[in-house]
Amino acid sequence: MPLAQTLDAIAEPTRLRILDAVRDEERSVTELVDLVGMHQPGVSRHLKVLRSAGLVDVRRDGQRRCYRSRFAPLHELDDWLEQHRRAWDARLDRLEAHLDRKDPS
Amino acid sequence: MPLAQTLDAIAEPTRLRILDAVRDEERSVTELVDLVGMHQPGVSRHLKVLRSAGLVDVRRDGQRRCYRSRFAPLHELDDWLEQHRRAWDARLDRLEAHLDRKDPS
DNA sequence: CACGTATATACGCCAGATCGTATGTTCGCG
DNA sequence: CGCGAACATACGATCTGGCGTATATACGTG
Repeated sequence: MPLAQTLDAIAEPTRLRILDAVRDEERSVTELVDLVGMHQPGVSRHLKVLRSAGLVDVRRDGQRRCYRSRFAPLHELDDWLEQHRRAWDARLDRLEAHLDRKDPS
Repeated sequence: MPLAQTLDAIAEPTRLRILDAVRDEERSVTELVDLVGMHQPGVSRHLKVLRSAGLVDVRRDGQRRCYRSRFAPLHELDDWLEQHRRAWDARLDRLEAHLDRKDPS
């Protein structure tokens, strides 16, 4: 699951809402339709994108499909974020060192 | 800077490359043009989107504009990720408790 | 098997995003 | 002031993505 695919999937507002909705508990397609206020085929298409990105899992329950979030792709996003966090911290450290040099307290 | 705007900005592959390029050091537009292999106006447009999302900062240096990344919007993304991480951890804990109940070691 | 329910797929449409080209605008320099 | 360099903006063409409607598929129930 490349990072680009993950970002593309969650950048769509409705998909982000769906992903948040299945974060804590699994939901059927019909429940998600009610939640996001869109027509069923649209929700199914968004779910397909989320599934392709590995962001959700499906479980068959009779004629319903219960969706639930997966964390694996978000872990790569977390790694990417970590690199930026580090870069930012390093910049703060350099700034601090610079200030210490000019005004050693 | 709403989360949606941040995601929309970094979901575009070229913008993600640009943001990574200005993560550790500042870069002029011309440098970025060489890096991403696109025509200058395109890079400027992407930079405008990143700037609107607060993901980059500009510094004038003569006739050049030096861009550098900012972390603030990514912090909100980090918060969002944290919620999903928590939900996932909670699920693991419940699974563990369930296994312990069936097979107490 | 017939029928309703739940979900997925096919299709056409349209708004928005991206790109390249052309054109401003600002700055440094002679 | 005139000219080139660096960058931004305007514009038109093209393509993609999301939407709704219509239809197919799978399942449960009688």
